[in-house]
Amino acid sequence: MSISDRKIKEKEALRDLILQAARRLFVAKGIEQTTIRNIADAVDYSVGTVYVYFKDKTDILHALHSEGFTELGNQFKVLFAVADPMERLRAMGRIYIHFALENPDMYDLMFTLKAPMDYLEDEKNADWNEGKSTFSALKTTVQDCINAGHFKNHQLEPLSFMIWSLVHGMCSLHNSQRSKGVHLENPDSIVEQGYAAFLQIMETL
Amino acid sequence: MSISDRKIKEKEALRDLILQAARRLFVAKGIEQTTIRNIADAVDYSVGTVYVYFKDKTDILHALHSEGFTELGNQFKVLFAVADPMERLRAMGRIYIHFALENPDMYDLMFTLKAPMDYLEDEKNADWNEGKSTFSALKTTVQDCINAGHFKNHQLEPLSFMIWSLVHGMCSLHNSQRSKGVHLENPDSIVEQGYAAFLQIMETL
DNA sequence: TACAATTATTGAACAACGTTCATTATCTTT
DNA sequence: AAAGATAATGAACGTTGTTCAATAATTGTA
Repeated sequence: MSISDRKIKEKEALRDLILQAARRLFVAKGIEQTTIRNIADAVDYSVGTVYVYFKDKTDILHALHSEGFTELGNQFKVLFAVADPMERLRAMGRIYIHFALENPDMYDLMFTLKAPMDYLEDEKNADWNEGKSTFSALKTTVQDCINAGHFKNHQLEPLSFMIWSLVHGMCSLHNSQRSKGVHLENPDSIVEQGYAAFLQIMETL
Repeated sequence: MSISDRKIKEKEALRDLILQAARRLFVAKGIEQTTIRNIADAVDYSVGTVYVYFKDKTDILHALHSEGFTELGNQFKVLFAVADPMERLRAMGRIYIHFALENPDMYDLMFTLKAPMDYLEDEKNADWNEGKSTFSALKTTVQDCINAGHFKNHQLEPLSFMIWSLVHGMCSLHNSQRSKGVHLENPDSIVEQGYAAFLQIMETL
């Protein structure tokens, strides 16, 4: 079966080639400004070929969205080395923020844009497993903090959602240019300062 | 000058007619699915007429974005009657969340979508005054809380941004369908529960 | 009132978009 | 070498935002 195996590899390779070209274009000129024809040109294939490997544009968007979660998950792996649960929680936020600010288009795909969710609704895969398992990772860490005596009188689920929302909210406002009006005395970015304010509060809980 | 006055009124009336038709369509079938032709049809004018009153689609989007801020500002007016600054801050959050969840398209326009910001960049008006003054209202309330002895050892600007981010983050995740994976024991919406968790923390500061 | 000047409205036309699919080219098997 | 299967193509379709010469309606002037 080595021939048909090779064919499968080649198909996957071309699919990935298209995907990475799409990603480069998204980063370079924005998701809305990137067309299927652009992507096809970038890989020197025709428009039709793109549609052989992806059913439509939301398919591409969803595939990149998933890739983003894989990368974020990889960055989270260093957290296994952090023994203290509170420090692990703090570091998790730092990694999340860093990822969001360094990869604003990916972040948009993962947590804001409708397209990847539309793709899920069409398929009967249904569930947003990427998001769920990322949220689970947060919850596990928060639970570890609770077990270590922190966050007394707080419930795991609402508290975890609150923390996620806080960090997401800062990144979202920043990436959508909504934090420009926030005035700074400090040269640090407003997101860093906001996160510092949050950490200061967390100390006391 | 009563004739030219009337003409001006009529022009403004038609502009507003177009705007409200656009808004109805946005709410009914989504912003992306609404075309200029749809809007023109809804008001029984031609496509060309829409372009007499608005330079392009981002102009319409920006105008509705501003309208949203006016409405949110109106809802905030009841806060003047709340004497206790902490209770005023809590109520402000409740109103913000209620507005975001009841008007998800407007909220998107105001705090997420790129189009209204693109419009600002093209014009030399430049500044996002709507957002700035809304953030100022928050800061004023937070400052009142500080003056009343709360939030010791916190800086006004980062703390206010943190609070805004938290509330925005919850609304954003909810409206973009990202909070579906969050499991609930409580029948209240996850946004309500997350906000409750935040209020519980704020009590202690 | 009649006619010119100004202002408002129109919709066909354009370029670019996502998407489809009959046709063509390329490989695989016999 | 021919037949069969798979992959790649790009012209064509329907829609989109946008423009602008042509037309209609209104206002000002005599």
